[in-house]
Amino acid sequence: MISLAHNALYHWYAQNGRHTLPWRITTDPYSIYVSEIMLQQTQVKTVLEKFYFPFLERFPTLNDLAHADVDDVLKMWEGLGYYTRARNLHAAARQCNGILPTNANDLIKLPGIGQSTAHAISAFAYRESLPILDANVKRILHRYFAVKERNENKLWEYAYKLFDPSTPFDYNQAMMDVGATICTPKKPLCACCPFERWCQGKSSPLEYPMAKTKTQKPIRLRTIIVYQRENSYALTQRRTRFLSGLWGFYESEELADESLKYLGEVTQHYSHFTLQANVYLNKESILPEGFEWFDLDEIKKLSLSRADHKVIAQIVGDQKTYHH
DNA sequence: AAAACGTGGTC
DNA sequence: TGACCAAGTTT
Repeated sequence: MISLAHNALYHWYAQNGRHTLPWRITTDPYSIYVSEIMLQQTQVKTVLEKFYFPFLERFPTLNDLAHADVDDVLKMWEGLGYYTRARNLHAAARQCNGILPTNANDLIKLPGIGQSTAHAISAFAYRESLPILDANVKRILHRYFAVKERNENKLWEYAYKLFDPSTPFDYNQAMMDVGATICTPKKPLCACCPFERWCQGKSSPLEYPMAKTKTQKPIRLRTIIVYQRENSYALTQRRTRFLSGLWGFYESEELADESLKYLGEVTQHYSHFTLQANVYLNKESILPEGFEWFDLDEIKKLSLSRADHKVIAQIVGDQKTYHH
């Protein structure tokens, strides 16, 4: 009986829930919105310790965000990844005219808000009676209903089947807590799970969901050239889909001129490929097309990818070597 | 509709 | 240490 499972869930949640998460305590819809975007494909720890509070301090309201420069938004997002989220958040703030929609049906029209995020914001900020379907809930549903197949649409059906429409806030929060702390991917703690009596997958939880077919990530070999003039370096703002809006050094598929000084290798693992780049220093050349000069202090004000920060580290390291 | 999209945590 | 994974959405 599902209502018994709900009772077990709420009892567990009262004792073991993560009740101090700031976006769970606040009643400000905008803060909840920001948290939901930051938390997409991102662990709670990262958002909590590095990004949530600084972002809200810099952009306290939806209106502040709407009137901000998108480059400043990207700077606050630097290091968080999936930068389209930041640009969509900013674009959405402008579309809203300072007023966040108060239901999922309208929230989902905003860029960067899909069904699960729309339901999450609406359930948490406005108590709208809708289930969410994040990675935590998905894993619980796969196991609870013994479903091996990864099928988004079917999973939504199960999400509604297990949902408790009477208390959407607590239900959704509790589900995420169970998924994050009990029904974990590798070593689920079934003995402590509130759903243990009803879970159809408890005898072999690791079979649910079916393991992904692992295709190995391709390696992209690249050459990065740091153009230097006195204390300044050449950077360009990327307009490609990848890392769009972020600043970076000159990068190409060509081998570097052998006369250039070799600084070292930079490796960066991305979601769908691994970047392996050889980094060179060029002090003789003019500024490449589309690039601008920045000294190290000015670079600090720009938003750079992790890989380009590794290049900076090599430049600084090279300078220290040179001066000794 | 499969692939693109970042980074760090974890074991 | 490398592979998997994380409060998913967009194209």
